[in-house]
Amino acid sequence: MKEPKIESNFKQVDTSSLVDKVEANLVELLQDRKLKVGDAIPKEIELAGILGVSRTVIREALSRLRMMGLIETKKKKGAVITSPDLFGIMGKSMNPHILSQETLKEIFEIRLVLEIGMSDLLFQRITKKDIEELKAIVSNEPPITQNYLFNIEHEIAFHGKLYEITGNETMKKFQKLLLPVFDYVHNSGLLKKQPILKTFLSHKGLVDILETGTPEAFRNGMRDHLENHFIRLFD
Amino acid sequence: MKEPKIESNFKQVDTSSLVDKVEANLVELLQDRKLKVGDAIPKEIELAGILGVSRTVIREALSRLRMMGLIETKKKKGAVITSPDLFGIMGKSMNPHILSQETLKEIFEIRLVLEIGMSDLLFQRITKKDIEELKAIVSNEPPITQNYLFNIEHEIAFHGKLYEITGNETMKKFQKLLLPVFDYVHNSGLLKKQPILKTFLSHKGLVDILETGTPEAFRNGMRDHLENHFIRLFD
DNA sequence: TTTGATTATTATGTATGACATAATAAAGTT
DNA sequence: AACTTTATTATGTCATACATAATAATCAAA
Repeated sequence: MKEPKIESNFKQVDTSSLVDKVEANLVELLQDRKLKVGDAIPKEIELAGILGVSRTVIREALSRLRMMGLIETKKKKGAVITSPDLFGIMGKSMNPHILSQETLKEIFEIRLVLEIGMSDLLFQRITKKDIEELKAIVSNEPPITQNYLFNIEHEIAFHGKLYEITGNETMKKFQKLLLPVFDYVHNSGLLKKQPILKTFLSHKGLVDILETGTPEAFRNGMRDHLENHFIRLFD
Repeated sequence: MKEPKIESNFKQVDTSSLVDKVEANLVELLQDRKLKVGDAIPKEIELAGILGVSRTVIREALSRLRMMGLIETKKKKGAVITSPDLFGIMGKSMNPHILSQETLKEIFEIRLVLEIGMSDLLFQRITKKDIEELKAIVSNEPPITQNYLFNIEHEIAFHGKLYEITGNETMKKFQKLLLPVFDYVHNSGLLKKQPILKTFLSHKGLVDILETGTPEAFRNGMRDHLENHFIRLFD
């Protein structure tokens, strides 16, 4: 290269604090050494000695791990490794007011993707009891109205039940996390104005498919059901 | 109720530390008061005064917020609210060795759900250039073999490109996060033993659909393509 | 000898004070 | 007006002390 970029002569300056470094260090420790859940890690003072920093720094780093659910600490016993709740932490940063508009829109998209794609899980795991519950939910279905808000609780009940049927707890937690975002995106003028509602497949129609149809049919049905959302996204 | 549960007379004992409480307090502050990105929060000493705890506790709580990406701090300036990277944190706890087997399996399922459900996003946003790139990728497609490992890099290239085409950065980050889990789940004996591979729709077939087909056809195609994974899951 | 109570001991949790460091503002000099 | 020097401020780090809870060790009593 004749004309090397000046930037290439610079290394990115490391602006991270000691706590950041220690945290990274500890996370790495957990990941590399194949430590099992329940294994203990060194005491704070030992760590301070090993890493050559004060106990204050160690404590701040451990505090972060604790919050992430990577460790639990008890007095006198010290810290042991735990199996983290993947989405527990995320809930704290899932704040519609703070997330960027782009991210909010993308989260909204993910919901649609999940609900269309979950079809096979549904058919694999749905029980007669589930069907009955779904029927009960749709029996109270309010009339289709221009105003989404009238339906919102009903929407949550129905779609939430679907996530439940998948039997996938992780996905369900994810959905619960996203709920406030859906609300927010709907109500804020983030998406194009709500177009005139065309007829779409009702919840009842979806239940029928679940009862007598195929995964393939359900995917298409759900896609149709969500048509209005897609229109607003793509415009 | 004639026989009230004894438990109902007890309130859950609060075992949370001061740091936990302060953290919750601050998170709530950010969510309730509709503070915008860039807004400043009180100085550490002020917070210590307001909340009646030591600066040590305040600092540990702030350290957590900082790690979550909720705030950024600079010397002399203090802390300002920032827009967090939802999955940045999750990466640290995404450790296959530590996550429970059940969670790992569920994450694996979510991948399948996403890739089937993303069809409409793909068709909406795919470009000619994308098609060319996909074709280039599949042109190097190794022969179908019993051993998944031979194909793994190719798998990642192809499916990763699909996530990219969706244009959904959040989903893409999510996928990147999940990659090590896919690997792990595949290789650990977590799923039923790999069954005899039946013929399934190839990557090339999927590209054909993307070029000339419909979202509906792609969903079914992808479902077929992933058949082996589904078999291993459901069995 | 086992049981129960008492007393260390240990490691985390919290508080306080000190100083380093970086960013900014203020004051002073040419 | 432009530059330099000097405060000032708030975070980052360290050291120390003590509170608190959990465990271990010791001892007393039946």
